[in-house]
Amino acid sequence: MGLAKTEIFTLEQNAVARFAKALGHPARVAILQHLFKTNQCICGELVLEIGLAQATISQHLKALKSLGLIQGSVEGTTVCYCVDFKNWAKMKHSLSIFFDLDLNTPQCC
Amino acid sequence: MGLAKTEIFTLEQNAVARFAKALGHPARVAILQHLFKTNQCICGELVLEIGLAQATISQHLKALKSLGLIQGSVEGTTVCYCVDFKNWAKMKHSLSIFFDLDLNTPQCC
DNA sequence: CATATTAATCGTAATATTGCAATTAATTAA
DNA sequence: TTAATTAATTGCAATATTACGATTAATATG
Repeated sequence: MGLAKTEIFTLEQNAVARFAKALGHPARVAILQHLFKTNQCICGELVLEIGLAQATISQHLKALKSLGLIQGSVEGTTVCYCVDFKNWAKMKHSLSIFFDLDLNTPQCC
Repeated sequence: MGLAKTEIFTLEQNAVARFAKALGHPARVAILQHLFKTNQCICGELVLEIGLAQATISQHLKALKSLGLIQGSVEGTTVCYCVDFKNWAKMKHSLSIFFDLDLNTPQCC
């Protein structure tokens, strides 16, 4: 069916999956890395830097923005993007709880 | 086109994306949580626990196994799954480097 | 051997994702 | 106002993902 049955999972499970899914494409990883490196940059720079079509970059930016991981502010004819540090921290927190499940579990195999 | 242009990205970017993508579905998150809780368990238990069809759970298990995050060992007519702690640690390491990019970057907005 | 049990695989349908060309909307500059 | 610039949106094609019923393969049991 192509869509996840989110209603049978907990809020936490869905939240972890949603964050992870947003990071599940190398272009979005590259966008975030570049935003961290340059602190902030315009869409056009990302298009040049990453080497995908403008429409494609715009689509990936939209995905990151709708999750709250980045912000975009219009400045003249350009749009300046930067990481939303508060939500980035929330994402880190949510995932770190999940990642650290191994700390409370005895290793089996 | 439906497939990522992995060749234009770095190994690191692709690795982060591949791990994140594997965690990008709540069923796979739930499977991993349950494996951590019970240390190890058989496929049939996961089917009951999670509430998706056996074929669907098997498919998700395959995805996690092919990435190396879990191991499955045949025991009679059942297959016992458990987390691969070594690769889980590798995944954590890979993602934590990415997540901690905010530590070296001045906050902008 | 025949039967039961378990999980993987196959086939299929519905939906999502990725990518790009073309267009549109918004703003700036002349 | 007109032209130029930038980025979002639209439309489309190709592929991937999710889910499940049915089947198959493997093993255990009578």
